[in-house]
Amino acid sequence: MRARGSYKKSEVSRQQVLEAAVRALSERGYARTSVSDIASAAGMSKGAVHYHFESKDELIEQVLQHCADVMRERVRDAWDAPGEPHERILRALSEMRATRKDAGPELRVLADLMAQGLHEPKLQLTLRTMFEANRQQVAEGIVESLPQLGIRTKIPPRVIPRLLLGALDGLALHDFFDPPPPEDDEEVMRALEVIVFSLFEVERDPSRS
Amino acid sequence: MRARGSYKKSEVSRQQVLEAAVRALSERGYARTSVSDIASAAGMSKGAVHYHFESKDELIEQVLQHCADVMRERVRDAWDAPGEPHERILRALSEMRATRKDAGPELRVLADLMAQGLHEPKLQLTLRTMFEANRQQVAEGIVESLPQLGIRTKIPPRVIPRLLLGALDGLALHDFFDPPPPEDDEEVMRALEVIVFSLFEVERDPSRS
Amino acid sequence: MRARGSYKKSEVSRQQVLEAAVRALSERGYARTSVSDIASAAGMSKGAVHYHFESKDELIEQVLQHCADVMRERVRDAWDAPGEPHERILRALSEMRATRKDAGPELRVLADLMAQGLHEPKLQLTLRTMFEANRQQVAEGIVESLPQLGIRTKIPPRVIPRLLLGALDGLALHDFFDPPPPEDDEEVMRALEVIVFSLFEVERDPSRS
Amino acid sequence: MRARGSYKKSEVSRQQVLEAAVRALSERGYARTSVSDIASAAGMSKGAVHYHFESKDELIEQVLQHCADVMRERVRDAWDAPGEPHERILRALSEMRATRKDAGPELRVLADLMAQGLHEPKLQLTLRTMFEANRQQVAEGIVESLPQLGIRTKIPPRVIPRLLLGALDGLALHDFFDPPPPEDDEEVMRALEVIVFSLFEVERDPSRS
DNA sequence: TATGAATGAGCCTTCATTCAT
DNA sequence: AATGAATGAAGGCTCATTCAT
Repeated sequence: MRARGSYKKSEVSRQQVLEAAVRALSERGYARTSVSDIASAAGMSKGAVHYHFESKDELIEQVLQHCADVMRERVRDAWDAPGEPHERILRALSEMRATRKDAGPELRVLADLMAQGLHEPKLQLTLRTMFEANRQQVAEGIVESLPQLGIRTKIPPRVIPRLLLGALDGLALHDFFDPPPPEDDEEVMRALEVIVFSLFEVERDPSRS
Repeated sequence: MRARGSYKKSEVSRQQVLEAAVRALSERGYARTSVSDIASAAGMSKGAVHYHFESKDELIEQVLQHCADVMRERVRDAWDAPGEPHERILRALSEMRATRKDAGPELRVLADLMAQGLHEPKLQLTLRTMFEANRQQVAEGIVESLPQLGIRTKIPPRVIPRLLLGALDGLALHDFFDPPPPEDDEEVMRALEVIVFSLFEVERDPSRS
Repeated sequence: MRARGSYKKSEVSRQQVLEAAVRALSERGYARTSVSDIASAAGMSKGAVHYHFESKDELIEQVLQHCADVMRERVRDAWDAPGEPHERILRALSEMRATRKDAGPELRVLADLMAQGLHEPKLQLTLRTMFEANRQQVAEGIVESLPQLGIRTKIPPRVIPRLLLGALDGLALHDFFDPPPPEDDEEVMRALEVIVFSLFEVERDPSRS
Repeated sequence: MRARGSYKKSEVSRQQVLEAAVRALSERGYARTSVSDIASAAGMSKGAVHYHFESKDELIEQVLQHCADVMRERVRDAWDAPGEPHERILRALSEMRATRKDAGPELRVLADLMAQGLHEPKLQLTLRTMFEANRQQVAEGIVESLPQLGIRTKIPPRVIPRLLLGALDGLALHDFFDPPPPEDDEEVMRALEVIVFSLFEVERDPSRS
């Protein structure tokens, strides 16, 4: 077994390339980002990039993977903060929306590569996996805890993640191109809350009565 | 007077190019579609394409415009069918979802060019305009008729279009990469209905009592 | 014989094209002037230009011819003004220099097409003819009248035109790229006068004594 | 320490491109010489040319620079040979004329790019610099040594370089398109000598009396 | 492990030319 | 006599990829 901390120097460079790629792609977009751009963003030569990644396509796929991972971690953080169920759900909601609004580099790259994925089966697989994982996260975060919180829903719980994530992503997309005035934005958030709770029916909980 | 349909020959060719571009772009995506591809999809020479459109960028923008128009018309049709208010809303909802599910060429191109728009201000403007027009459509279709139907909402009506379209687009995006099993799909539709009506409060209507 | 003034309309258009070509070429230069440029400078379609001139090369040659003609007329004017021999020579000298300094469109085109002529035999012929005609003009203007003016030269009179025109053209070329300060410019003119008269020996003319 | 001659490989290739460009341009002229032509004259791919020079324009400018340098060196050689002042001036004169008559590749390219310079400011700057340097050369070669040779001139010495170079260049231009018969050529040379010495006044030099 | 040099395919664009009308 | 439409051949340039070092 390799000694801890003794990652090959190569592994470090690899990460540098990936991060540089995210930067470059988030700025110029897939269609206008060349290996050269990525290389110089990473402070290396084109040759070096090709030493780490067999082809541009392979690099792109790993970038997608990387972004998906980063985003998942970010979202996990949004869920991990403690609190009352009611609060927690609202806060998670609001944080997930916020995550989408600030449009960090990874999110932009993700959006861009999704479009690529429309036409490239390889990316599709990665994307499907990512979506599944995201839903799974929401499921763990909310759905699985509903019963033990004494909450029942008017709709089958298993579709909640899809509904929630889909709606949030779509709203974020629209916001990007056509940002609402701040007061509308707040109304949308409030509406989301109304919606979410309209789906819930809190059982009379004897232990609380 | 010029006979109907006898637009200048050039205008016909222009449309052919636009339609060919939609076809080509929907198949291969912006990044992998060359002017050459479009030209041969249109059965013309590259030169001819450049005779009608000054540059690839200009062509792309007109394609975006074209797709936006086509989609708007399609959506309008979804709204135009007659019926009872209740029915009509449900049906519009379901048709809008369907429009997004069949992922026709225009929709794919739209999605692709949205990603381009992340990095190209010119497209952003067109996209913003498109989004506004779409919301306007929904506003006309639903929102403006709510009062006269004796319906009040728990949320400000003006945010309904953004909420509805955002959610539908987001769900469609997820569906594309990670299609739900049919039974989930139905549940999602049902959930949407629940949600929509949970936002409404039908006033006691004396004429019906 | 054709009635006066009834030139074919075509002939008028031809001239328009030629003049437009001079304008266009003088502004952008041979290498960057397209048939399109010329056509729109002439307010016509490309097709029309090709109706009048079989090919771009043919057009260019006729332009060269045209410019040569215009220049010859301009130079003739410089010679035609009357006066004392001594005056006349000085004035002609100064006018020829001025003609070259103002760098009118025709002159610029001429210079440009000379460079083309370095590589295109067809133009060379036209240019040779032009140069010969120019020398002939000078010969008529000065050389042939020397004896009757009682002037003898220290050099064979037949080389005077070549010497004079060559020097003037060369000076003009240098001036274009690297214009002298005005005081140097005057000195150059004065030097030219010194030179010219240093080549002359006025015979003692008994009829004037 | 790097062995002499072991410039980076890139530098060698760069020079090859420059020399190939001179060859190609001197044969076909600016307007008809493509990067492809230059590349194959250099035995490389188009890509390689663009690896060394960012654009055709940049390459052309460097070619101009290169030619100007080569010509200056050639002229310097003409000045450097030793001899009596009188001889030296005559010989320099004759060699400068000869340099212009053989119309080597560099000279042709220079002439061609001068025409380009009529319309391209960037080249103008380079050309101006070149002209200044050439005049400086003549100034050093002749003008500055006049006083110490006991020679005074009837015209301000500072305009001599401009006059001399201008005249030589102009004569060469005419000669190219309309070469004189050999006997006229000799007469022209003789005339130049007459002229030059007519501008000089040799002071009575006591050491020679 | 990484680089600099080079390649070659392909891209967008320009343009002289042709031709039906 | 003139035009608008279209073509096809380059042209300049970019870029993923390869390879010797």
